[in-house]
Amino acid sequence: MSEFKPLDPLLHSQLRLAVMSILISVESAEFTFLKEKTESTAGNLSVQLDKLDKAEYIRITKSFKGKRPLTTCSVTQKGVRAFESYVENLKNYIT
Amino acid sequence: MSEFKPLDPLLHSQLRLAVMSILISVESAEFTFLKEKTESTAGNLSVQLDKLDKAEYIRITKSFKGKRPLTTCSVTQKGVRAFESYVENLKNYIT
DNA sequence: TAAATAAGTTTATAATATAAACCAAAAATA
DNA sequence: TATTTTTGGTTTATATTATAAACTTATTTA
Repeated sequence: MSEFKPLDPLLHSQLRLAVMSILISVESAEFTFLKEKTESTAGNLSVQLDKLDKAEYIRITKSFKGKRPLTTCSVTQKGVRAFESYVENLKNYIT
Repeated sequence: MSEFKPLDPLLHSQLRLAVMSILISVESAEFTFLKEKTESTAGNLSVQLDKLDKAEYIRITKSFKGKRPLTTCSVTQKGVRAFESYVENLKNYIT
């Protein structure tokens, strides 16, 4: 017991973890909302969202709100599973 | 509530977190023990222990076991406090 | 119409984690 | 006893990352 299983490096990152944490409890969230909630810069957020998207942990939809661009994110099943397993592994480190 | 407080980068690292996790429950541990438990390379472990030492999260004592060098590590109060606060902060990300 | 704001993306940089290479001494072996 | 291997690490090089700065394009606002 108490084995130190590897921590998914995609989730073991402050900003990406915060994003996933939000998305898991929210169905979907806009870029600007995530930016405010996580207090990140747009650039950093953009990069990290891309990584989560490429890993298929989240889905990114681009559309328009009125005339302005709108980036909407939601977590995928794969993302949920990865998050849950990350949390399980992490517990062995912190308890 | 559920604020994303910054995660101490010194602890938000797989290997250093594993080391701290062990040291917190063990009074003191030898280099080789930590190496086996964490399944890390000696080089990586050496570097990470140094960082924890420089931050005064752990104390490193060098001596000899018989004729062989012996590196012994133990956590400091500062380390314990940092770990506890890291865990508290982290909880907001994962629950 | 010029300046400011919104909503991002791209790129540059600095920090990090990690393993490879190295070292010194001791122990095993030929 | 010479030499090879093992032990117990440290130092250095590299590749990856996280992050912010700079940039872009369109839209308001003054």
